[in-house]
Amino acid sequence: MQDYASEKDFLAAYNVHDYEVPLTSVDMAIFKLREQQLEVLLVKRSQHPSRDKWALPGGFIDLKKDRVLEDTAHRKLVEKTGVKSPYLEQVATFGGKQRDPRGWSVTVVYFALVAHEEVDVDPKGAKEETRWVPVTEALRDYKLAFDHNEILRLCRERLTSKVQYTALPIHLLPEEFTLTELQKVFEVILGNEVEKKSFRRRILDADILEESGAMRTGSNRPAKLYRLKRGVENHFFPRTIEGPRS
Amino acid sequence: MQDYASEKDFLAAYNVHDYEVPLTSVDMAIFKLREQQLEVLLVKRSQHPSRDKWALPGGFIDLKKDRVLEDTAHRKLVEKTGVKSPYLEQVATFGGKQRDPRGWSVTVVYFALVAHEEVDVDPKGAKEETRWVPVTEALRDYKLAFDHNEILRLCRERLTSKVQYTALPIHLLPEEFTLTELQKVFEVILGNEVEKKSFRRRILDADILEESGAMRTGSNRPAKLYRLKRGVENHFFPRTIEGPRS
DNA sequence: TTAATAGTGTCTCTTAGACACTATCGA
DNA sequence: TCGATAGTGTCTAAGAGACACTATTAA
Repeated sequence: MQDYASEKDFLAAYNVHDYEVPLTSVDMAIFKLREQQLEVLLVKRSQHPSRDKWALPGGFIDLKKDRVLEDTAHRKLVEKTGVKSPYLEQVATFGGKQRDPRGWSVTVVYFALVAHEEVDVDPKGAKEETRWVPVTEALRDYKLAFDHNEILRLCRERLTSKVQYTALPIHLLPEEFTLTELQKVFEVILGNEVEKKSFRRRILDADILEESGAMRTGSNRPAKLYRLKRGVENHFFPRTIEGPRS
Repeated sequence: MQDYASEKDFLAAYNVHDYEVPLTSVDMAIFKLREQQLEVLLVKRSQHPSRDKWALPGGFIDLKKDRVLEDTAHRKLVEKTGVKSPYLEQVATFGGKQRDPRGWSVTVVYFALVAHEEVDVDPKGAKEETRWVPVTEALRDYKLAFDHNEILRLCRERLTSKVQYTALPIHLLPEEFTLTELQKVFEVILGNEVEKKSFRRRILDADILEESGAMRTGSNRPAKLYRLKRGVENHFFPRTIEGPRS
C-alpha cells in the first residue's frame, strides 16, 4: 500500500472498486398478526438469482438516498406495506462465501412489527408479487431463496424470546387495544396460555399504558381501551413470563 | 435490468463492480480484565483515513480466506491477541454515508471476551501499535477513529446488560477459577457489589460449573476451583441480578 | 490464637402462577 | 335472569437480597 502524505491525497486516489468487496444488502422479516396467527411477508423474486423463489423482502443500499442502514430497511418496509412508523429492530448480520451465487455477500437483517389494520394491501412500491404467510408454514413448507429459512428462523426466535421479557407485542396491535387482546397476542407468539391476573399485573404495574378513555363494547361487559404511553418505546421486565407450571 | 434466460447466463454476466457498493468491514471490541478493571484493545491506525488515531481493531473481509463473517472476526482476534478460542459474539452492524470519509460504509461489530492470562503480548500478526486501555478511560479520554466511540459504548452496554442475566463473565477468566474471583468480575462489570450468598446460589444452582478438584490456596481457607462444564456455552437466568436494595 | 477469606443457614422481599371470586354488559 | 367476557383478591412458589453465622487455612 502506498504511503500518502495526507488524508486528502489518500482519499483523492481512493476507489472502492480497486478492492474485492462483498455484496451488501438489507433483508427483513415483517411480522403481523391476523386471525390469531403470526404472519410474515414474502416476496416472489422477479430477478435472478433464485428467480421465482419466495424470499424475505430486501434489497440493496441506495448510496444516494439512504443516510444510514436503517433508512434502507425503512424504505423497503414502506415500499412493501405502506406502514410509516413500524417497530423496526436490527437482528443480526449474515455474511459468507456460499450464501449467494454471485459471490461473497453480507446481509443486514431487520425485523419489523406492524399492525394488520395499518398494512396497505397494495402499496405504491409493489412491483413484485407478495404474500402474507403464517410463520410456521413459511418455515415448514417453503424453500426460501438463499439462506432465508435460517434468517427467518432466527427472527422468529428473537421475537419469541423478547416477548418473554419485554412488551414488544404491543406493536402488532393498532393504537388502541384491550388488555385481553394484548394477552392473546402474547399467547399466540409464546405458543402457550398466559394467566390473566399475572398478565394484567405485569403490564399494568410496568406503567407503560394509559387508558384511552374509550371502551370496546360487545355483547358482554365492555373492556377498557389502552394505548402505549407517549415516549415509551419498549419496556424490559425484571423477570420472564414463565408460562403454566403444570 | 436485462432479463436473462437462465440463472447461469445471469451469473456469467454479473460483476459486483457494475454497481455502487458500500465498503464493508468488521470491527471488534476485545475485552479483558486486568487488576479489577475492564480493558479494551485499541490499535493505532497506520494508514489513512484517520492515520495515527486510535481505533478498535478491525479490517476487511478476505474474500479468499474467510468463509463466513465470523471467520473475519476470529482472524483479526488471533492476529491481535493470539487467543484461539475466545467468546465471540456479534453485537450489531453500523452503516451510513458519513461514518467513513471514503464513502458509504458498513461495519459488522463483534465483541470478544478473553482471559488476561491467555493473551499473547506480542502476537505474530502485530504490525500496528496496540494498547490495552480501561474501557471507561477509552470512552472518556480518547477520540477514536470513525464512530468507534459510539461502537465501543454499545459493546460495553451490551456486555453490562448481558452480565445481569447470563454467566458471560466466565469467559474473562482462565479455565479454572474460584467463585469469589468470578463474583469480583461480575462486580467490576456491573459497577456495584453483589451479595455473596445470592451470587453463589445463583451460579451453583444453574448447574453450569464443575469442581476441578484442585484448590486455590493462600494465607487463609483454600477455595474450590471450578471450571465451566463441558458443552455449556452460556447460561440464561430467569431473573436479573438486582444489586443492593439500599 | 488470630487474621483473612471460604462457605452456609435462614429470614425477608418481590414478582409470577393459580384459581376462585365479583362486575357489567346485551339479549 | 343468563351467557359471556372484564376485571379483582389473595394464596402459594421461586428465586433474589440481607446478614449473621460457621469453617479452614497460614502465620
